Amino acid sequence: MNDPESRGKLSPRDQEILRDVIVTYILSAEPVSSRSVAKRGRLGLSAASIRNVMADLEEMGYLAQPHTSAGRVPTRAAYHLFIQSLMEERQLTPSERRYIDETLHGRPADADELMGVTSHLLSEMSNQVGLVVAPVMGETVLKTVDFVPVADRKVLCVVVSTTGFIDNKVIETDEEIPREELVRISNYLTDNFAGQTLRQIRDRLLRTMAEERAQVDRMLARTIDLARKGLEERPGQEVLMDGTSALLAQPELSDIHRVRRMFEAFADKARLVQMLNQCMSGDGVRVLIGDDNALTSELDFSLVAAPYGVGDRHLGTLGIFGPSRMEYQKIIPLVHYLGERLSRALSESFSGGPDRR
Amino acid sequence: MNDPESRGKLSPRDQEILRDVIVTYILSAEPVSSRSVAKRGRLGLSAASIRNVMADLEEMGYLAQPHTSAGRVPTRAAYHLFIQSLMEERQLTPSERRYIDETLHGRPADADELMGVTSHLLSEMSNQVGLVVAPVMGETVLKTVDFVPVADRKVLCVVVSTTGFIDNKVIETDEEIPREELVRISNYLTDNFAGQTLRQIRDRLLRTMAEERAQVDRMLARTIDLARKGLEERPGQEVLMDGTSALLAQPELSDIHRVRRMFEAFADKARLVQMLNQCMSGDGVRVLIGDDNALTSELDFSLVAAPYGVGDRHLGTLGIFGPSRMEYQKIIPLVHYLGERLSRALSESFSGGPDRR
DNA sequence: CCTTAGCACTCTCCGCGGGTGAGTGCTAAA
DNA sequence: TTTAGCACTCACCCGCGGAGAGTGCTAAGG
Repeated sequence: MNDPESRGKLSPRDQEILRDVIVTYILSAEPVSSRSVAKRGRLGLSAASIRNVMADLEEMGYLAQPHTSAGRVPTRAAYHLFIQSLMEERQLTPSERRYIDETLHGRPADADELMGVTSHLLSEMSNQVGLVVAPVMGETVLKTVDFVPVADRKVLCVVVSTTGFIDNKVIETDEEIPREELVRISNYLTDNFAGQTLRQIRDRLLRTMAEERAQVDRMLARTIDLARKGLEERPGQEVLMDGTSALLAQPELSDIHRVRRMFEAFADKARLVQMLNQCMSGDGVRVLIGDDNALTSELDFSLVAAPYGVGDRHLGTLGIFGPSRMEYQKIIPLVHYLGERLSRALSESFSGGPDRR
Repeated sequence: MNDPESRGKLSPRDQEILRDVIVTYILSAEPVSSRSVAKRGRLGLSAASIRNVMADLEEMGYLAQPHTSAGRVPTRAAYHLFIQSLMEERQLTPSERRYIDETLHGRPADADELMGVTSHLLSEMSNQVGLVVAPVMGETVLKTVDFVPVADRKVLCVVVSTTGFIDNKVIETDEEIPREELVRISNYLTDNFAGQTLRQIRDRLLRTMAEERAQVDRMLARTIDLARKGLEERPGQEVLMDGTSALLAQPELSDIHRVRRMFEAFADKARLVQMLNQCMSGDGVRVLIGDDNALTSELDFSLVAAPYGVGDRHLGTLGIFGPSRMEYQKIIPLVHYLGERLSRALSESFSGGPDRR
């Protein structure tokens, strides 16, 4: 709708006014009038002058009017510009930082809990929906495998990754396998395959099985069977969500239909994850503002997301979901810091580890 | 507000009309007029006669008018009566039954999954919110304990109950414990404590520790320490929920405020569980209709719940949450059947079990 | 005595119209 | 280039009145 060509340069004054409009709108959620900008009086200009500038900004595609004789509202382009250059990136305050550090430091017991706490922090400190996408298990690097008998022919397979994620899965075996043999099998797998991703391991096992089908002994057959069942087909990425009820306080969700669509979208985890992972190639924080993506565009909602991982290994994504008029100045540093913090926590607490003998 | 004393006997005709009003209201969600009852013509009466009866029913506290010159709406008392005697309990159709059986039979891999599938079934087949409260781990009977090393001083404690529930918890130890010793400890615990509830075990261990503090050897000390950390303070009951977005389709949730209160209530899991467990002493299906309980009363919502368990051991509760005008004829048998079915699945698949040597 | 037709009455809902106020765009003067 | 002034537009609010649905009551009919 807005032709980027048509956007001329913005004079410093234009920028100042645009910024003021955006900031005001972010706080009020209501169309901003020229008069209110004038009254705030940053520039000592009259409403009429500001009206002129605002008309120009509208022409350039940065502002829009819901209807004639209403104030103006920022467009996507305006938000993008705001984030790029207009906004002064507020750092997290020391106390916010401390709060995060303490919360995350107190209990790094287990990577899953860590991620739960992170999504809660995201939501709590932004009053929006916090999201954390857990790593795909198939891509994680194996540290140990253990098998615990659960019932006659049921075995719990516990996979621990080098990054501290623990995944359990109950598998059914063809016959009952004695406890000692389970121990031998898990020792064998851990010794031979630690350091590889689950996917690699599974592939290698499948190949082995195909090649030596005839001459494998009983124990190796069992091993392959167990490993295949235990390591294959990990469920897709899981997403942790927190703060959906805070979202309902936003004025943009004052009618039911939007709320419904929103919750339906949330229920479709697969698409949510896809959106979160979209363009997560780089390092820093990305912002999707009412993108072509169904979820964000129809509702005028945005997503601020950052990747996390250990070393240069990208494990997952975390972010905040809320109305396009969210407080980017606060939210971007928050997402940024939590992304780093989570990465650090993961690499610190779960480096080193038990060697098996 | 309604004095039960004032309710006289209902003639068969009164009952017939009351039933018709309730059934109609359940389907339409709108006040029922005398004319519409007459037109349906079950009794061949005119609207005027029916008006008389309806006036009586209102006097007796079974019907209410939102305002003069509106149709009538059933009261709580009416729903209670409806469920007790007016309603003809529709059995589940063979195909519904088959659908449940097949869904539940295909994958009883693990008790947690079983419960997830159950809550989904509840929601899917009723178009309401389905709920399942998982058993409190502290009350379950121990079958085996295993310890799996995860990092230097972190151990994953895997508790398997006789009913097939598996609970994991990462615990931090004071010092690194060699793998063989972990095996010895888990063998010791399983051999000595299988068949008792986690709470009993914890108490006994604490007593032991207090008594013999001085003269315990290193290994016993470690055992007690690990067991105490692994078995204590299991988190409260967990509740699985499914179908919240279906709920938003209900006409009673057409304004935001109710939706908000509802989601806030849902977020407060503890109270939700409390409500579900309330008066779950008996065996059958219970129905709470807009009870004094905050959640249901303010919103005109009801809860249909039933316990499940193994043998005579009551493990948890499952149910459906929806508008008071829900289709009890269908929903009560559904909850009933799923309660039984879940109980059966739990006792069947996880009876017997591995003995440890 | 029960049932029903008829009628007046009540109350919600909806559309209409006018008044109000916020906000704009334009023009002309400083 | 800025600003004051003014006409114009449009959403919002409010009150009004008619339409329609539904009731309660009464009186006639089986």
